[in-house]
Amino acid sequence: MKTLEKSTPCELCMSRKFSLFSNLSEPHLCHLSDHKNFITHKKGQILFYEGTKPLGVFCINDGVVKVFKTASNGKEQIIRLAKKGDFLGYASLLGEESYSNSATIVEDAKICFVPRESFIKVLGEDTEFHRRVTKALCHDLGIMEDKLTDATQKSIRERLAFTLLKLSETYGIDGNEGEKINIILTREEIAGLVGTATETVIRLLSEFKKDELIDFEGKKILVLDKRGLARLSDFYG
Amino acid sequence: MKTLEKSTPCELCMSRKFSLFSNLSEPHLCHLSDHKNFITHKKGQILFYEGTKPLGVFCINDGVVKVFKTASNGKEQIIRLAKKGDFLGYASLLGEESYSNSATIVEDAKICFVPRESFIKVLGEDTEFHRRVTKALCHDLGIMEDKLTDATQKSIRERLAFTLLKLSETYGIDGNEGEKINIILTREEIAGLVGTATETVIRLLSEFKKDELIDFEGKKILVLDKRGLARLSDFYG
DNA sequence: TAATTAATGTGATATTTGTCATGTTATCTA
DNA sequence: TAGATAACATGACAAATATCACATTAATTA
Repeated sequence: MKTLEKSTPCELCMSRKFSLFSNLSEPHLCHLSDHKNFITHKKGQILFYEGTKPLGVFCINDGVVKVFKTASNGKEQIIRLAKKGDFLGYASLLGEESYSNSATIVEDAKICFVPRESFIKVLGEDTEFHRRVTKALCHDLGIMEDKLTDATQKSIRERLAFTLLKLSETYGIDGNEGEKINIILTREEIAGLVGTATETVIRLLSEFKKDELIDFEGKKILVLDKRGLARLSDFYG
Repeated sequence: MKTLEKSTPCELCMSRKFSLFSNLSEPHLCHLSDHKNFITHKKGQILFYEGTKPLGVFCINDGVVKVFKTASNGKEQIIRLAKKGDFLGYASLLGEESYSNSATIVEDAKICFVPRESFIKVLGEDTEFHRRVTKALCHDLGIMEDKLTDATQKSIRERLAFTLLKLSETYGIDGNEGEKINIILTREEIAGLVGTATETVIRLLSEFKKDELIDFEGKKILVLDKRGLARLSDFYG
């Protein structure tokens, strides 16, 4: 048994509000609460590996998790960063396949694990929930199409600028000078997000800083000029 | 009303056997048959445009359809080629969003259109069918992750070699000298599939031909050396 | 069939980006 | 706190690929 801790019951979980579990019935919530497993994870820990069999779904209560594929050249392509309220591993579970990707903790996380049986049970009994899951999958598919198109048709500079904008959208907090991307990512991880080499990210970030589009505050990035980044990130502003 | 033609009822449709509709009950099949719309499409015609609202799903009885996104530089990124038995437009429909991509006919096609209401009705009444649709979506998601990773981490040469292998897997017919990819794609379309410039495809194809990996027969490509292409398509053979 | 348009092919060139080598700084850990 | 390791940084360089311009061939249409 791993880290035992007082785990919030699903009925009272705040992060549930933003999740696919948001509209579940009382009995279903209780069922999940009774069967889930609450675990605290430290940065760097591994949630699951590509190629292994999913035994349930993960529901992030707090923290950040990176979902990535390891390419044949050894580099990590980050598929997405998952945060509070996000689900992990449900696509592989419902696709009845092995994990198509791996997941590791980027920021200390509290994660609930809902075993396969409970998840499937709720899915089968609550049609509305199944519909929402399907809808989420469809949405994710659209996002992946966008990412693929960007990957093949845009330059690294454009993609990096776009990535910074997206990060500031999700993790940005206002400061006196620009918006701070309140998450620590290594240059290598940013490279994995963009799909490029680490050195290229380092060089482009310095360039962006020189052009006063961004600045650094410790290990975090300040977005100074969103409009400028937006202009850089696309052919059309 | 468009091209009226004798349309096979779903119960007797052969291409249904390979499709998501394969295991539907008799009444549901009849319901679909009664409400579907059978249309013959010529090469070049448009099925739907990105940004418009889906009114139902398309089910391909015969032919080939390309599903693509138009990037901001005007180039087409082909998401997938859909063939007999494949569904189109269900992700946007179920995601309750506008079409995330466009679709046009690559090879003369016979396509059934199932209106939204009928599809949703069957989905709601047949849980098993809903499960299969979900499973298909999850599978597609995994494929998109692979494509994204390939797009960012592999060279154009590798991706083109891989694309040819995939095409021969799907559209290949055995001949006396190698396998013929029995579908006509322009170099521009192959470029859209790979995610590169047309000229690059032309040059690389000539190179592949010079290296006796492929040959041309009219507008079609013969795959002479699968093993060679496989070696080219990945760092590991 | 002529005229037009689309598709294919080729050359020249510039640029972006990856790779390798190496150094510096920060962070972790024994 | 010293030593080890990871992260960041920079230069030099090669290679892959996009772009532009233009020529040729094939396909379509008037």
